[in-house]
Amino acid sequence: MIDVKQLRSDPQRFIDGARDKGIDVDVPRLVKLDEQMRALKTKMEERRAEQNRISKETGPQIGKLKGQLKSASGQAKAALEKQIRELEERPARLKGEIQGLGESLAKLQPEFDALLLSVPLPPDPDVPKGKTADDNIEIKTWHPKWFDPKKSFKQNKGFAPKTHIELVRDLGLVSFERGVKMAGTRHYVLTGEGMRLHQAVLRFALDFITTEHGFKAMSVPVIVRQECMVGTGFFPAGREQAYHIEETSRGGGHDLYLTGTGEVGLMGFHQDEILDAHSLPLKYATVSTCFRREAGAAGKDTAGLYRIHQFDKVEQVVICGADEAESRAWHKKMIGIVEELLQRLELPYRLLQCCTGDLGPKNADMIDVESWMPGRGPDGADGRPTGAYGETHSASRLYDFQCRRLNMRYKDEKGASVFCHSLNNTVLASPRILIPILEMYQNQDGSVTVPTALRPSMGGAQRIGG
RNA sequence: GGUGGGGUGGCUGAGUGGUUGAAAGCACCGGUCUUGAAAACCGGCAUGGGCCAUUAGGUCCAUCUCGGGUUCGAAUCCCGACCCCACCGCCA
Repeated sequence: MIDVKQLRSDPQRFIDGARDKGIDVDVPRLVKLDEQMRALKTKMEERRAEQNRISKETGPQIGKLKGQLKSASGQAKAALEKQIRELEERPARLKGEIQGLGESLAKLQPEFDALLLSVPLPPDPDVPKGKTADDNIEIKTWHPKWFDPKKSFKQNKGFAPKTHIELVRDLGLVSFERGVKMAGTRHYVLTGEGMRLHQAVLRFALDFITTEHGFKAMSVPVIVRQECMVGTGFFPAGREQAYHIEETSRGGGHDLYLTGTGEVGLMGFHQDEILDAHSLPLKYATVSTCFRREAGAAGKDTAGLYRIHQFDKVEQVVICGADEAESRAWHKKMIGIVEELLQRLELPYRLLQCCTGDLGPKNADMIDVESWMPGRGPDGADGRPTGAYGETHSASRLYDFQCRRLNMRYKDEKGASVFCHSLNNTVLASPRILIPILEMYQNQDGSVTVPTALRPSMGGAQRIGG
């Protein structure tokens, strides 16, 4: 959520920000609503102050008179009643007026709330302007000595590659048919060594982020209430993307939503808390199952393990003080962690500076990490794919946008409450990461070598198949 | 699923219609004392918002889970929602 005070002092910044992100939201309307509501509120508070003043001076009198009334009779009683009536009349008139103002205010409130939640965080000035992912800018590439993505797979390894879809079929690692039978399109079943490899990369990634980088391991809910989705900034914009469990329609207290990332649970953890400043930064990591409806992605990446409704992900978040330099430093650090992990797995990757149009509502800045997938991309002369980078990670910097919604604060040196800054990044998402692993590590005989880094979590196995 | 009990400040916990934004304790901050620390003692200590001053602050409004209601006046009474706890039943 944006800071309303900032909106008042510089609405143009938010108008431009929404435009650059390609998000349609009526910022001027929000500004106008804010003005109207403040005027109403001021008026109402004035009336209420008057009411309070009057009732403070007449209240005790009324109480006293009512006490006397009990023992009074005849003419004395009538006089007392008259006196009480007069005293009671004064605040009663104000009451109606206050109620009217309150009603006017209540009429505007829902629109104001909805609009405020919809205004995106403006992108940072140094984020390149652009409309779609095509406008993202490559800022770095890396590859191991034994594989250069600039050359063809055959040039690198001496034989034509299979796609991961062919590999998992031939090696019996995944059953798409059974997944679809049970749960519908974009579902799958990991079988045998496929499941073991999946678990091995997850375990490797969680061990890596906790043991080597000091993140605290957590297991968090993946079924959460709406407040948690709104607080973490996934709602309202991403409502279509989340599975919805309608518990209220069957008598439950409230509906629930399946989370699309462990970020929700990690960030929701401290919702409505005032954190000890000395405890910052907080570094949390979780491995959790992620659920995504992929609404609007119909026809896109329909085959294979790339775009699926359910997967597992190791996620990292950092909650730090409200300091831009610190925030930026953590962003770099979190990207560095992922680079180190991919280098350990010896997977070629590149870093992309996302353009304004590719940023979500809650991000000021986002760097995507894409891994090289030989079975992806346009077909070559032989009718086989020539390879392409595919997104495997995404590192976001959010300033206080998320913590403001979550009401997550700490006390600064002056004792003032300040909203924390937050950041998040994928550590590793599987089975998507299995695509580059299987495709990169395949051998001419159809087997797949297990990356050295994963062997300890694969019971020492050196290869799959063959 | 059944039956009870309960939601008050950072925490514990008083408070059943009228200076109660809220006792007390703990925690925290400042001071006295001390070579230093602890103890003791003294003092301070909620949050959000509007307006004014913007260096300090002043002032008003709201807030005792949330939303309605009763009342001149609600932490206190009524209704609803949500949440939590205990016991029983079932159960990975």
